[in-house]
Amino acid sequence: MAVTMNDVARAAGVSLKTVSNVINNYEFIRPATKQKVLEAIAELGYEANLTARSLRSGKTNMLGLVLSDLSVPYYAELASDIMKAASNRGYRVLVEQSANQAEHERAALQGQFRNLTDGLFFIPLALGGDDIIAAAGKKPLVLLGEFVEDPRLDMVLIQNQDAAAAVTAHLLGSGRRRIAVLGANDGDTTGSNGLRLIGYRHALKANGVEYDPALVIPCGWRRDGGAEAVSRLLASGVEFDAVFGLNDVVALGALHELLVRGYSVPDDVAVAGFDDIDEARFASPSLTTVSPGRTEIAQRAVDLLIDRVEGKGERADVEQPRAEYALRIRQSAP
Amino acid sequence: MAVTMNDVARAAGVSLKTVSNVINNYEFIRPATKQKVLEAIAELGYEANLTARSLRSGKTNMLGLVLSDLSVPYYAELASDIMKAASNRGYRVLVEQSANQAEHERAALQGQFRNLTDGLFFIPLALGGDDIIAAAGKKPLVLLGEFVEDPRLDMVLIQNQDAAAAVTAHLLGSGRRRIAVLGANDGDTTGSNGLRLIGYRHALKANGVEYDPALVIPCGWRRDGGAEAVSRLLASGVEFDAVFGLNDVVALGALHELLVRGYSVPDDVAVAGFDDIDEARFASPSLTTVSPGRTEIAQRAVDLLIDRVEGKGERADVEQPRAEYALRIRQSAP
DNA sequence: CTGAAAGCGCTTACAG
DNA sequence: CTGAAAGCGCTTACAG
Repeated sequence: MAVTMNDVARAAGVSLKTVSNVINNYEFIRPATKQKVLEAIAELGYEANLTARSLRSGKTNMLGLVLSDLSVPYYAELASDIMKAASNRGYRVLVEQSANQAEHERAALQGQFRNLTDGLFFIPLALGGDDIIAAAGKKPLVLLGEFVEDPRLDMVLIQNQDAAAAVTAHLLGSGRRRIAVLGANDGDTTGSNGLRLIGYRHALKANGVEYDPALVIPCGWRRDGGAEAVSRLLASGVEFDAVFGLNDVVALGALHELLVRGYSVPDDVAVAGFDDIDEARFASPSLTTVSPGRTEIAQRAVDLLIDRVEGKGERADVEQPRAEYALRIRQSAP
Repeated sequence: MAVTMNDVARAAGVSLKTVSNVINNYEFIRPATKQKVLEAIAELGYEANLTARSLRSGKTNMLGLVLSDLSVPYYAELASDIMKAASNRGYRVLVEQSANQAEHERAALQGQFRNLTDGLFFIPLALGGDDIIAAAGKKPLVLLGEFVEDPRLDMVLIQNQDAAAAVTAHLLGSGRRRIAVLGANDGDTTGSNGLRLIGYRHALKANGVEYDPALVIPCGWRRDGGAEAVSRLLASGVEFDAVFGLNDVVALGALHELLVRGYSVPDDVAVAGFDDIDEARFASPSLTTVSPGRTEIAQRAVDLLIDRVEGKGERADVEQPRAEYALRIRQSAP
């Protein structure tokens, strides 16, 4: 049916191996031979069968990306960046949505998804370091952003703690004293969640402001979570003059709810987020937030994972680089 | 290295074919035999090698999805829905970003991306019907949303024209008479672009309002495009009392710019969009828009494409179903 | 520098 | 209902 390497070999009057050599840029080929083969390829419109190549070579040239859900803006933007960076190095990216379920995450670390890919980017939300190591096979794995404290795993880190402290310090610097934190859930102390909360507390302490648990409101990291958290906060009667959403969509949901209820932002309440998604710049008022260095994270993760897959690059046994963060001061908290 | 079917066959004391039969749910297997094989599979932790299966069967169980960029919220949400629907039917989705480039779109329709997938979802932005038919191979192809007028191609349609007319009629019904359209570009009359503009004109005509080309502002379908379009509109001195962004991000960019400049929405200017992305509900003010039926589009497209791939289902030669749209009236244009 | 052969792990006719 | 054999289209030692 399709044109195969055999057809090319016949047309060029050489052996299969020679065609393979040309395709794989083997160095020592007589120029005339190479020329003949390339002409036959062009004439026949030959394209390598990637499946056959994969079966034989054991490499698929695909990388897996396990994340919660593509409809979350931060993940969509990160996925887009990763796909572009991977494409520049000749790899495709196969995305798997985990819906934050431990079983889905575990399935993606092993099983068929793993077999289809040469290496994995993983944004763990349900699984911890031990779980990950237990579930993951021998193929390269790079964790992204969501911090899992484990010295055995490659990961590209967001400076969750310092960046959250910077946002909090900025709010304090503008005179706010009662800063509610939205999206700080359960007892987590290692996930983004917990680390950002720690950053918040450090900044309070450094500025001599007392920590008040009544200002810490758990909620899902979605728009409606942020909106609902504000409602609960208002219903509680606790006073506050600023809101720090632990990610942008929470902050944007909170912002929406505050405006709906007639509060002025930033006059009555300042609002800040975390992630610097595209939308943050165009919210009304635009959202003060912190950029975790998404594009840098994507680029570093891609380079690290592909170097691992190819066994190239001068790499330490385990690498855990941190991306640079940057405060983005906008209207919602000037 | 990994456990193969041969290992399973040996452990179960049967032939390779019998193992294959069990795995592929061949009907006529003696229960005892099946039992033995299943036990061997469980004991050895056997997992099929999908690459080998693909090479032999010619099927990859992957579907391609070609879209402009995952960082665009509507596409990210659509991709998420498609991946979920496909997963329910046992297929994975490989996403390819075209960056709106004709050459990228063409490459995705043929070449290696095509070889890796059994069928393709394609949101064409640069290529027309003839181009698509010329470039696409014989594998099934389903176009999504962005209308390409061509009776030869399967597609799941957004009711661009009627939905745009409904939004416009809603604005007219609330007393607006000078409705600016943002994002209406070049002479396009078949893309979403052109069709939405036609819907707008129809609604004006049906309501006896004259069409004024000075109210039609071209811009990129991004947030900054919408913001900039509003700036140009204001600079032109043309009067307007409403803005219809041809998609939500354009409308949200416009909304932002209007508020920045001190206009009150909806009092001074009403704003409406198209897409009903998640963000529309939580914008401030929340955005009036039209839902094109994203989840329905995803489900229908997945069912159609997989039926084509599997040669099953009672299907017409060409199908072009239209998804139901629904007006979402919110604060920005009550 | 190039060739002939083996084999990656499956599925698929073909028998029986 | 099950088996033995061929073969999908490549790459990879192994020769020469």
